[in-house]
Amino acid sequence: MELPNRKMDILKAVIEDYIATAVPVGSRTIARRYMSGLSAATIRNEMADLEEMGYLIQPHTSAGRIPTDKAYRLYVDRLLEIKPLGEEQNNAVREHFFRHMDEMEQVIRKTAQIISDLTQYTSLVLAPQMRRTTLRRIQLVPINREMALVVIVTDATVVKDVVIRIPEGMDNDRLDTISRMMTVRFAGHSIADVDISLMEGLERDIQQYRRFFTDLMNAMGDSILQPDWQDLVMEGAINIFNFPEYQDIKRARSFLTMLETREKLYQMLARRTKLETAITIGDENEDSDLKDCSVVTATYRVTGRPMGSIGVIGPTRMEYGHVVGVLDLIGRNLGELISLYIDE
Amino acid sequence: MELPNRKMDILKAVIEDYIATAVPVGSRTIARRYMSGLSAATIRNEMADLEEMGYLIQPHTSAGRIPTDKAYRLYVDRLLEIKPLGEEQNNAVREHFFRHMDEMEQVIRKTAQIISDLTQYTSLVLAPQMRRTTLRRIQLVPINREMALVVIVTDATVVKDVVIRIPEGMDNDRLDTISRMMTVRFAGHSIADVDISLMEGLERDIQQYRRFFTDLMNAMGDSILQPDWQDLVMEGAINIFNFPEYQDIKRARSFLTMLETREKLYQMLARRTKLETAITIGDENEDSDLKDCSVVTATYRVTGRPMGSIGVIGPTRMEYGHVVGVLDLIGRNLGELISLYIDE
DNA sequence: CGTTAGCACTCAACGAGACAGAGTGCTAAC
DNA sequence: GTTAGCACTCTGTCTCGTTGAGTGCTAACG
Repeated sequence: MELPNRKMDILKAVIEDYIATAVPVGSRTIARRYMSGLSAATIRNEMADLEEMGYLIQPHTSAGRIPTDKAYRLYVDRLLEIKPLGEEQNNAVREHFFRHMDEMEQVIRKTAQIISDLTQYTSLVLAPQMRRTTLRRIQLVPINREMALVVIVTDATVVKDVVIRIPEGMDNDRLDTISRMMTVRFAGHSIADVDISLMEGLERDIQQYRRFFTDLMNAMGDSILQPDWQDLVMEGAINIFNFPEYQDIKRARSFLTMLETREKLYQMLARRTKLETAITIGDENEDSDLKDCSVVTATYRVTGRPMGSIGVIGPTRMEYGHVVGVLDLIGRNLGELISLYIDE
Repeated sequence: MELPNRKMDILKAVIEDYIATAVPVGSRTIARRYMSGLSAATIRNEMADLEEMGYLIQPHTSAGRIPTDKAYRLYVDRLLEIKPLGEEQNNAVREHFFRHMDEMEQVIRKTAQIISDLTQYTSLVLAPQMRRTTLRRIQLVPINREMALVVIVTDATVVKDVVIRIPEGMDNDRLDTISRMMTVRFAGHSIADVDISLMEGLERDIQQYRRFFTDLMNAMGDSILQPDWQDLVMEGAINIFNFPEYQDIKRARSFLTMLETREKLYQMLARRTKLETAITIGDENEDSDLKDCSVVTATYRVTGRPMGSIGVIGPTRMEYGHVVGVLDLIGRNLGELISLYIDE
């Protein structure tokens, strides 16, 4: 199953030429531009072999060849050279990152923008996953006589707030007391552990406000644990118009429609949060809508733990080396920035 | 400048047929489908007049006619019949609205979805404008030793939070005291009034933490008063592909690109918040990117005061009557829902 | 035996020309 | 004032030939 060197070189040349031009590449082009030692006829023979082996196909007779998903897979596994970014781009990224970034939401959005700027593909950024954080503090802030805001502070400073109805006659001091009490009880626990059982031993209060506390637990659990696809940010969707293979209105449309079902994208990214970098090419994607796209994702880590994913989505003809380089750089910066929010 | 009745009828027929079909409409069509008493030739003469008057144009000789922006303007001003929604749709809307809507952000997003579902155009929803609300409470919630979260509660329950750096050695009790103090000082004021001058008379504290307080004011001012285009939610952008006039890839692209510059859209909606309903057609739009689109917006009111806008954006060939009906219904429901968050 | 030159063949892309269909403007008659 | 008739114009579509890129095959070469 090992490919001879020369075939490998030719395949690489075809792939890279096709990535650069989106035009089926013929034997002449390869002979002239990449393998000057050989004639077109020789390349032709090799290409016929590669076609038989499933690495290349012809869109029609008498056209050049284009790589198959299988070829991209081989390319990514064996031939890929990760392209680190230049010094000045590196600095530009850091500049962007450590200026004007106070709110987490803004950080996420800006990150997505930078990725799509640098790669020219559609970027995806998954905000830090709450279920991986631990609680630090809970504060009930009264809004009016009937409602309060539950502010949840975690060790990643990712704050969520939920509105909750409060029982009649509960005053501000009481809310404060409850806040303090809950903070003591919950601090250090994972958010996934939040449960009424943690309230054991506070029988007096629970008796009186049992209903309120269960509401509270549910609200916290719901709003934070639920697959929350608002945590997914996307930028540069319309970059797709830059690619000749999406000049066809039907393809462009189906691509953009696919992007609109954010639940699926969210789940894809969430599932990949453990993987360092993951590349899926065309048919390898579980979702059939993605079958002529490639997805590249990377994890970012906060104080060592994987907290979320970043990624791009684009045509299978993707500049994998460059994308992996960008995601690597951005992932490290993002992790670092979020870590700044944390002290421990 | 008054149009004779028959011309008016013909113009109306042309507009409505064109809105329905997107195909230039000829004299035969009108004679057959709308004005059975007259022959095509007569209609032709009238249409020639209407063309001369600037209400119709021919895309080319020997094509039918299409309405100009001026015609749509006349139509909207004089001929428009607002189409109220049917009973069951009305109920469906209320159903949607008063189920599963706890968080403001969710309300806004869902509203946008409903509008784009009902109209099949791209919807825009502007969240309640902070600068129109008054402050109710301010609470500083410590996050870690260096930072705190400023939670701002307004009378529209629209809560914003900002992260701020706190001076060394400031403990939780102190933050609580400051929160209480600021609440007393600021409650009832418009958020636009927040200023260090409101802190007069607290010289002791200010002396000690002057820097902190100015930071705090700035942070609040910045994050809330700034044209915050995150308050703008959009749904159904890809609906544009449903319209034959956007089958052309270049037009579709430029439309979607225009939607991506959210600042402009934000400002357009913000500017219209005072107007009950506003319709701008084609060239009437200030932004040249919108020159072959129409924008319809409506205000929603919370306890009587206009708080934000909702709207749709689509081709000038828009079903104005239907859109106005939908926006009216949704606007009232949205206002009502938000009012529920308020007690006074 | 691998490599190369030559050649016939295939197919998409492009442009020209023909044609049908829709719609108009004009004129003359009702 | 309205209508029928007719010549005219323009678009969209279809067909057909041409061009050019690229292939596969065969035979010759080192």
